[in-house]
Amino acid sequence: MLRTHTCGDLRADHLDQSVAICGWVDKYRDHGGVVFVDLRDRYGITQVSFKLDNASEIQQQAQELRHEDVIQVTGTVLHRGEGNINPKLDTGEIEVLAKALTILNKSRTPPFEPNGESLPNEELRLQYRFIDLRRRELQENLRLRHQICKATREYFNEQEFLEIETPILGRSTPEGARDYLVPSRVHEGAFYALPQSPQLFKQILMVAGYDRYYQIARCFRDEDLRADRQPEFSQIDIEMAFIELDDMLGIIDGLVAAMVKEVRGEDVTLPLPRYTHAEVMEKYGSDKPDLRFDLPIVEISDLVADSDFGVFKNTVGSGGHVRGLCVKGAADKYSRRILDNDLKGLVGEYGAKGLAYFKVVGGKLESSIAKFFNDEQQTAIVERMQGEDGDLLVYIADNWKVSCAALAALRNFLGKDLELYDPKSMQTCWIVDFPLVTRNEEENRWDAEHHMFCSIHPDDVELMQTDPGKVRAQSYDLVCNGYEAASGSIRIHDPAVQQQVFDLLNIDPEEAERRFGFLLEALRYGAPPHGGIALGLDRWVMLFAGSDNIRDVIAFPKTQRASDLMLGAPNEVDARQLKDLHIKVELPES
RNA sequence: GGGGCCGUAGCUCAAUUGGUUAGAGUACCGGACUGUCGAUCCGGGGGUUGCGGGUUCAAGUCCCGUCGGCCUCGCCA
Repeated sequence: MLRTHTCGDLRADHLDQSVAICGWVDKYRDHGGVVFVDLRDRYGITQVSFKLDNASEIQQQAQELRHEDVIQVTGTVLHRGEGNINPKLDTGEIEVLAKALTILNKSRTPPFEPNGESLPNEELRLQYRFIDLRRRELQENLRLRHQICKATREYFNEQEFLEIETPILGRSTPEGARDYLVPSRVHEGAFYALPQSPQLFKQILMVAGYDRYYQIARCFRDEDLRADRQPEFSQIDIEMAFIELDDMLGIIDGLVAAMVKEVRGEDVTLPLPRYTHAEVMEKYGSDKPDLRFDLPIVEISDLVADSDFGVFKNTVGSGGHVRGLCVKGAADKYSRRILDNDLKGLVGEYGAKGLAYFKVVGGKLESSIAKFFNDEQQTAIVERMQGEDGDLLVYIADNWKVSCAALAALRNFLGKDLELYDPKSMQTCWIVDFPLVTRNEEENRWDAEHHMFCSIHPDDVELMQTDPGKVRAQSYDLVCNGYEAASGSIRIHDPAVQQQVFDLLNIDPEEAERRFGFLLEALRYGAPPHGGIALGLDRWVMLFAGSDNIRDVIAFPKTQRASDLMLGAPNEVDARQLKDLHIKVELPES
């Protein structure tokens, strides 16, 4: 071993011991006769001192040290003496007086310092990811990620789950997200697809009798990226047989509690709260509400249907909704310019044509449009909103979908901007009773809300024939701080029911057989009742880390355009390789 | 596919709204210094303002295109 201790180990009880430590030169302070080096590894920072009167040769060597050099130091642990203790370091009470110095590897001048005052731009950080990953924050995040994986494995292992791997090279099923394709050399002109999730395999494992399965699975989706979305990501994938919805939720409640206990040492109150889809859409406009703050949506359509304000009146008249938020004490928080430009622009991104707003003054409304509402209407609105003087009332008048999307976005903005919650807190809940299908008006058909293997709520079987849009699915999402943190369902295990759903989705038996024949075939050979769920690992690490960017919790993430700046991927390949694969590249003319 | 923000020294930023030789901090190089911990002090080198056009007497600044990064709508069963 090149070292006896790490840079985070040494304390006052190691005094006078002879030690060897290794690490990167984080900082150096050359005083001529004495040189101080802050030596860093992932465990911490320890100060090393090199003195002229102690060993002139290594003191001179030490003067040559620069940022990010990798060195080994042997020496003696000394107390720094009163007045020289550095309270900012865990090891701040001691230092290592160097007796020997080995430069294990001289570093080029780094493009940035991992613990510098300001963070360089993301492009540079991704290009030099090996330096960025030396930053304390990223090292903490990856440790957190490990802890969560560890807690997950321990939790499932204790309960007789089997960790089973499923293939990365699979079959393309042109459903949902775009697939990443991998050409086959042996099968000319044919392609594998990388899995969007192990969904079909895990259901087949249930048919095969492995009734408790889990896997930390890598998934791939060739869609556009977001701050919380990468083209390849990891999910904690679970499937169980002989269970019902409540069992599944209970198991995952336990997992969440185990993760929180492992990471934060806190106890979570179980069961986690459950809300129905209809409930949260009405109250928060979103199926993934941020429950760290309240700020509910309130509908006033009935109160303004007869008002003189055309926008409200016409919206209600044509079946739309007038809904809004009462922002406590915020009447003077936002200028007219911000309301009319920034906030209107924000809701505009979600299709809202405008944003109406009032201040509550003396129990009445005040704004440029207040004159369109009579005293009675104004009083009724203030009362419905539970408004008090100094509150800001904001409204969206639009169809249900737009009003939900716009108000949800507005609510999230206000929650963050007005600091309505503790950013470190976590509020987790279940959303249940999703609709089985949603209407796709453009294509004039029903689309699966979750996926087409999702079973039907037992109370709604009759509705399949009469009113499919009202049928609830046995599906469930776990939502944390406004993120979809897990999603799953009880599956269909009866081929006849599966056909019923295919019929509704307008997928004829032949097409179904062609696309999912292997699953349908499996269901015919003794499929047990089963269900499952998948938790987005990256998002959970993000949530625990308090970060709002998924790149901060992935060791080697990709950019917004899905490239790896360190590797230079994706890249063009040799003509030879393409020839082997019978692939001809034809670029669009520019 | 659409919208928005950004790109100036190795890095983080500035440049009085189009006007002299593009500055500062830090990093880097040289020197001084035996108790610092954002060390300090003295000196030095470092720029095709992402790239390509255009407007203008004059462009880091304005216009068009392009490349790259970030955010976002659509998309993500």
